[in-house]
Amino acid sequence: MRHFMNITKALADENRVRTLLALRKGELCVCQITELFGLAPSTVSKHLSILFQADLVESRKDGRWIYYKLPGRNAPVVVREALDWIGKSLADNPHVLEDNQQLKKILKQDPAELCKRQTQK
Amino acid sequence: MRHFMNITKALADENRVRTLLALRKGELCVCQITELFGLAPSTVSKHLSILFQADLVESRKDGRWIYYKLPGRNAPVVVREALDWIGKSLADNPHVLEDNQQLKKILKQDPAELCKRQTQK
DNA sequence: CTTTTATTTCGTTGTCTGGCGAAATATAGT
DNA sequence: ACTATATTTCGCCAGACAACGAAATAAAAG
Repeated sequence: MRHFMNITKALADENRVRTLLALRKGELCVCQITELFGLAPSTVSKHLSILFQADLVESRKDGRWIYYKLPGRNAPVVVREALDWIGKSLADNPHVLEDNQQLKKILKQDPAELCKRQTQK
Repeated sequence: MRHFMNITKALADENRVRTLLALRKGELCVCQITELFGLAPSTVSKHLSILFQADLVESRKDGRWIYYKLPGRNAPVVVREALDWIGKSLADNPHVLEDNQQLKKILKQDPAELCKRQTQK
C-alpha cells in the first residue's frame, strides 16, 4: 500500500507526468529536463527524486551527468502498468506532442552548453 | 490532460483509493463509507465529490440517501484502466482485505442506524 | 407544517507540497 | 591543488489540501 501510494502521489503532479512521457523517447539528464520545463534545476531534481522513490525511473551516473530513464523489464508490475496507463492515455495529447517537439530541439544541442546557461541565470 | 490530472490527483489520497476498492463490492451510501473509515461525514462527502469530478464514481439518489458506485461500461477508457490498475495492484493487500472484512459487518447493519449514530457524535 | 435526518457546503486550521535561490557535494578539466 | 560545473540538499515562502464542526440543503416522517 505504501508503495502504491508513493506511485499515485508521484503521478499527481503534471510536471512529473510530463517527465515520464518525455523519458519514453530515451534517457535524459537533469539539465535537459530542466530546459524542457523551464524550471529551476533544484526543482527538477526534487521531482526526479520523487519519481525515483516510487520506482518510476532509474538513474545512471556518467561523470558529472546523471541520466534518468524509465525502468526496464525488472520493474514491478504495478509500475509497468502505471507507465502503460500514462502512455496509452496521453501519448497523443497535444500538450505532450508539443513537449516531444521541444525535446527534439533540446536533444540537438550540446548538453554541456544547456547546463552552463542554466547555472548562469 | 486536465482530466487525466484530475484522476491522478484523486488517486493521490489513501482514503479515496480505499473508497474505490470498497465500492468493488457494490454501491455504498455516504454513511457506510463514513463508518468504514471513521472520518467525519463532511470529509467523506468531499472525498466522494473529488472522485466524482474525476469520473471515478457515479452517484444515485434514493430519497435522503445518495449511493455511490463504480462507473459502468460507459466510463472513459482512461478511467476503466485506472480502476483496473488499482484493483490488480491492491486487491490482495492486507489493508484492503481488512477493509473488506469491516465492510461486511457494516453491510449487515441498518444504514439508518449508522447515520443516526454518526450525527449524534 | 414542523421535525428529523442524510448529505453537502462553508469557514477554519494545521500540514503538505511545489517553487526558488543559496549552499553543499561530487566530478572533470586545467 | 584549484577551478569550473552538474546535481543535490537545505531553508524558505506561497498556495494546495485534508480534516473538522457548524450551518445550509433536501427529503422523509410525524
